[in-house]
Amino acid sequence: MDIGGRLRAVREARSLSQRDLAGRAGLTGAAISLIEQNKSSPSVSSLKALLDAIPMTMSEFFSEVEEAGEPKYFYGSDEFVELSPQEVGLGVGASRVSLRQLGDAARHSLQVLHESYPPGADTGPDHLSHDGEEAGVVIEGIIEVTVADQVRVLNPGDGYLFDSRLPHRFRNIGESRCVIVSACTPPSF
Amino acid sequence: MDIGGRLRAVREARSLSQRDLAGRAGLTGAAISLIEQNKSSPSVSSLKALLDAIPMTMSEFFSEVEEAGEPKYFYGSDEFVELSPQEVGLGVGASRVSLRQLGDAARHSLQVLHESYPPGADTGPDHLSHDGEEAGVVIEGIIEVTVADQVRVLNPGDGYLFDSRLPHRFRNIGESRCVIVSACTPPSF
DNA sequence: GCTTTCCGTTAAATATATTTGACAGACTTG
DNA sequence: CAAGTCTGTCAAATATATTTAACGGAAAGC
Repeated sequence: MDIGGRLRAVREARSLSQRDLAGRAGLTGAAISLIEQNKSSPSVSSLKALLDAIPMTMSEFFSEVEEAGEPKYFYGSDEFVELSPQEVGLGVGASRVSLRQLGDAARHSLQVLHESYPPGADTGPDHLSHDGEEAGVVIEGIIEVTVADQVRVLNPGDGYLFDSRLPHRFRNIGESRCVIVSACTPPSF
Repeated sequence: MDIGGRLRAVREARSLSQRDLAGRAGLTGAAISLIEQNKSSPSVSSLKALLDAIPMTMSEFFSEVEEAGEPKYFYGSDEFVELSPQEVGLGVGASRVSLRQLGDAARHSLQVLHESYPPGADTGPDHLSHDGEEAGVVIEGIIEVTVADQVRVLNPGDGYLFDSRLPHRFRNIGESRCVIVSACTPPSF
């Protein structure tokens, strides 16, 4: 994130000197100099003051910053983001469940997870529901899945597919870990 | 600009404690407490770290400041529908690729495939593109994936995620079969 | 009842952002 | 050329963000 370069670009695009902009924003030229060289990371309040003086909104500023760079298509297994069970609305019984998310779901309409359930793991009966659909394939181990009023034990190669608004629950009733690759749309915790 | 309130909202929406989020972002719970009370204005770099851990982009953050019987949820591995390669728009090189679809995609907004590529399999360079996004996780073997102008070899545990309108190609360059679980949205074949 | 653990908050210590004040280079004006 | 006035940068002083270490309250287990 080249905040400094971006600030310099928008300032120069308006033919303002560092001291000009500083005066309008209630800061000093030196501060802007350091920020533009990325020698200091401005506080949000300082950046807001600078953008108000331009004027430009924060989201405009960052949407241009964040659009820069190559799009990312590939993810090494070490780049998957580990989600905490609480984040997905799971209870304490799910404490040891590993949910590893492929990519940055907030930017996409598709969320894929690589999940691992240790023996005995249970997402609990009160799994929060949300819009969209979710589906998955069991890769390893066995798992008991409950959706609405239906229960079934899935083996490797089996899968599930349902509307996320239905209450659902996952329990590893086997003696070894259960690995699942799942997908949700739209991404919604 | 109620940065604190907004941060608290997105944090609580994910059921993360201040310390949880702090740990992932490399900060401390106390800092988040002060920020959420608007008693301190985080530096841009700190806020970026917090949002990366959520995950959420800066512009997203600021833009918000600113019956046919019983429904079927479960599918045994023998119930997956084998799609013919032509059906997916693949050429002759893909003749031995196995694409097994979970459920009836036409009725859902999510399509999940259990795919198997024998050694040497190649979807060809002219893979048809369509709307939506697609993503997947490699379960077994290795595969070379090309998306637009990027190429990468993926190993078990690695994944991909891209806009389906981009031209893409899969080639098994290993010596054993490659198994992938993939997801597309919306289903479009 | 009693721990134990997790939550959020706070005070003082430390790290960092920002200001003050000064410097050198570029351009104008006399 | 010299005196003015811009520009951007830097060093030291100051203000603020962040950490460390502690506190009280709420919930769970004994």
